[in-house]
Amino acid sequence: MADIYNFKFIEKKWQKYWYENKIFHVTEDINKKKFYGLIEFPYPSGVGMHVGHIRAYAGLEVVARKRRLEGYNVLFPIGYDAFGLPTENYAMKVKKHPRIITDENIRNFDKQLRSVGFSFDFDRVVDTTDPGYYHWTQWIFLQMFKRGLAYKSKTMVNFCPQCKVVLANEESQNGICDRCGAEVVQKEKDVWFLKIRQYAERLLNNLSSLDYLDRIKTEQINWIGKSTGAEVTFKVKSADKDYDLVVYTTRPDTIYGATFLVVSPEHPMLKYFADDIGNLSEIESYQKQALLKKEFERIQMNKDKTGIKVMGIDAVNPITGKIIPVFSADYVMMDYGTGAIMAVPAHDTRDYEFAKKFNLPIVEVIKGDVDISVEPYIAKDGGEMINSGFLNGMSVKQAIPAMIEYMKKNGLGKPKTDYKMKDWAFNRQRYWGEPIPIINCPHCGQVPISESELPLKLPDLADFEPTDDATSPLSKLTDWVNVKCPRCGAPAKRETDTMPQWAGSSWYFLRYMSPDCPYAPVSRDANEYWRQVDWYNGGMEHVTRHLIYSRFWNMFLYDIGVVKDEEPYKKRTAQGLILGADGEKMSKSRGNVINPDDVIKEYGADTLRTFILFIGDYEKPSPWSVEGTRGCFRFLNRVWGLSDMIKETETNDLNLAAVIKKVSDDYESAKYNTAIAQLMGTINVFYSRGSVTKYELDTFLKLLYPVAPHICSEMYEKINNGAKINETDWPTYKAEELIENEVEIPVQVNGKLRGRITVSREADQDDVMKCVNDEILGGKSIIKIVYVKGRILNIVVK
RNA sequence: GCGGUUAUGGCGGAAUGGCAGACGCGAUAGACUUAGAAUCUAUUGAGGAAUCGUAAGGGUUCAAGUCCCUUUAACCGCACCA
Repeated sequence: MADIYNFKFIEKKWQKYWYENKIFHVTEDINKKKFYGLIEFPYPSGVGMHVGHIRAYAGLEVVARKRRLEGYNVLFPIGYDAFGLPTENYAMKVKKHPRIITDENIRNFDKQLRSVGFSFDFDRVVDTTDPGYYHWTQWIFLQMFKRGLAYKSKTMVNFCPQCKVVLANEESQNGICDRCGAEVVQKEKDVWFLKIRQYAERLLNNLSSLDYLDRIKTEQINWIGKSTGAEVTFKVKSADKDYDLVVYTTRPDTIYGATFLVVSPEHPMLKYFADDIGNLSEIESYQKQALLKKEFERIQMNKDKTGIKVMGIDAVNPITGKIIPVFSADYVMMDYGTGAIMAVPAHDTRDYEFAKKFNLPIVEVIKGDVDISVEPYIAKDGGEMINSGFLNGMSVKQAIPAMIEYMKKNGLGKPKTDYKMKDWAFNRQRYWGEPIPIINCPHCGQVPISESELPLKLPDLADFEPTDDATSPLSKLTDWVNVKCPRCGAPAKRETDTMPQWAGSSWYFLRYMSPDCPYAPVSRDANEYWRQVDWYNGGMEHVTRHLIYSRFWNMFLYDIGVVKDEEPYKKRTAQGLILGADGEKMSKSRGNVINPDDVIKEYGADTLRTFILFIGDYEKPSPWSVEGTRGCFRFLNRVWGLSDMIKETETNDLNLAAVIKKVSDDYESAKYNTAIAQLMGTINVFYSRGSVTKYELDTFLKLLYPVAPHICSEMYEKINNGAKINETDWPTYKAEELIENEVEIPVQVNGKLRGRITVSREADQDDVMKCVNDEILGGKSIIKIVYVKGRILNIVVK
């Protein structure tokens, strides 16, 4: 061999060539077909890039490089989702400004990304913490505010009494504060919300026309959580007052079995009847208890129902006219449905448990195949209505619409659709986020700042520790906070909360189209050209929140005429996790973390890229393997050796067209592992033959180029007098080249393999049977012959 | 609890209902070498064999890892959602 595979030299050389010449920089070109490939931009954390990032990017990297050779104008951008808590916490720890830390981290990520040789367009980088970017994050928020889609409302938040800070759900796992370990309590607070529920139906319906993996669609459907049922009004009475209590139910058919009502501890009806409730102090202390309950406790309470009877008031079942008691219990949530339910213990597990515990009547209204004295009958697809007046004899399917119809006619209730998805809580009491561009005026309420004042820059702050009273650190900047109301001129205060991390990532894919556009989030021309993201890849952990939030923002921007497509992403895939060599999730504490820099140092970026794609099914989790990495390094060394084996010989040991087809198809369907396996099999043919033709090698290098671009660029240049592989075309083949004239087909007897015969592709059953000798049949007589042309012959004998 | 995904050699993993185990790793033997590493060549599911083998049990089919039913285990998501 002429020289060894010097990956260090090669990789440096080609990275320099790509990035200095801006080979992957793209500009809009009406004459070229476009392809927009998007990967989830990273959070630039201090620990740098993880092998998981590389797997997430490597998939579309292959597609992007392939598309360029196919003649597409490819937008394959990268950016940084850089606002967020870890940076802020780290900044407090090391007493540096988050801006400085963010810049350091981005520089580090940029270096790492280039060391892997990714073909991103580094001239379109967006950074969500750049005022030029969050200008438009704030602008979009203002548009939502102006259209009534952003509102402030009181709600319960997780509060750490020790740190005196509001925590996100992720920071208060199991009711314990992430920062200090104290117990978290619930506290009422003013919170900004975005009305994403208003978009629930569209977000749900559009899914059917999108090319997302089924498991992604399923998660989104569950997250949106549509349910259809009815709102039914129950009259609740005390000695001298009435209240129309509206309950939500998906089972109006069971109303004859509603033997009591349950309202959540926070339900406003309890306040309304305060003077009439006999056991008010008990009710109030139960309410307090429920509030203090931490999330995890509520979950544990799952089996053990608590609650309290509300004395002094009664309800009337509107259908049966019977008087039924009212309870307050924390198994009914204030934020779902109406915060009140009609309890049908015979046909609902929770109501059943509650009824058993409080000795309440259980009235069976659907005759099913269970003993109601032992367990509830909850199936919707069987049984027959009983004890239910005009519903008797109907199936559940018939009874639901019949009862809704009856309620509508008699003014007792109406059909109602509900969603589990809640409105999006859109603020944090943190420094390192986009300031919310609103001024709170004592006279005018919330007043948006003028768009001409955008971006509302995050002011410099020396001390960004949270304050004692659970307000944002920004509230300490009185000069900044105290302003005049833009509407009435009275003294007013700026909103000091910032936006959540999800904000910046909800529209970044649009900014890539025109990263410097000064007059809009995205320029019209650029949006007109790039349109939807053709293929978006990322992690399963983001397919609910981030994916739904960004679909919502894009849909809003579509509604107000900013973008041309209602849906942002045509296609969405998700890569599997890379696990440690021990099969467990990589984590510092387990000590099984693989640092990509180390792998690049030892084997090179091409080996890292090849192995990360070869490791297993792209969409499933796979454990890391040091030996596997070496195997890919060996493979690339064998590729390197091919340049000394070029010889023009006539051969029939390889169908190159079939290789081109297999590899091309596999890249398109994200089956990178089998594509690489195919290339390994191909190189094994070259080696056992001892030679490769020039055409075979050129083709082979082009097929491998998207996976291992450095080595392929180098070898292609060497054997083609300096020509650049990135300026060539993707290999093609003619359909007839795939057809083999002779095929080997297996011969089975009674389904068991007994031999093989080689026949012409067009051979019919008689031709094939001529090749079958008695030995194979074992002297038995033939009952049936199944012959699938070109595939298999199965003979049934007796 | 509900929803989803998965289960194939010693390991990672391949298989439009049609030859189970492609490809890689590891292992064994040999070649080269003073020696090792690297590299190359051969073998490598189990079993003496007939045969048996895709989590377990049933079924459909000429033919099942693949389709249907029952069960088990692991992982992910949601979770008292009315």
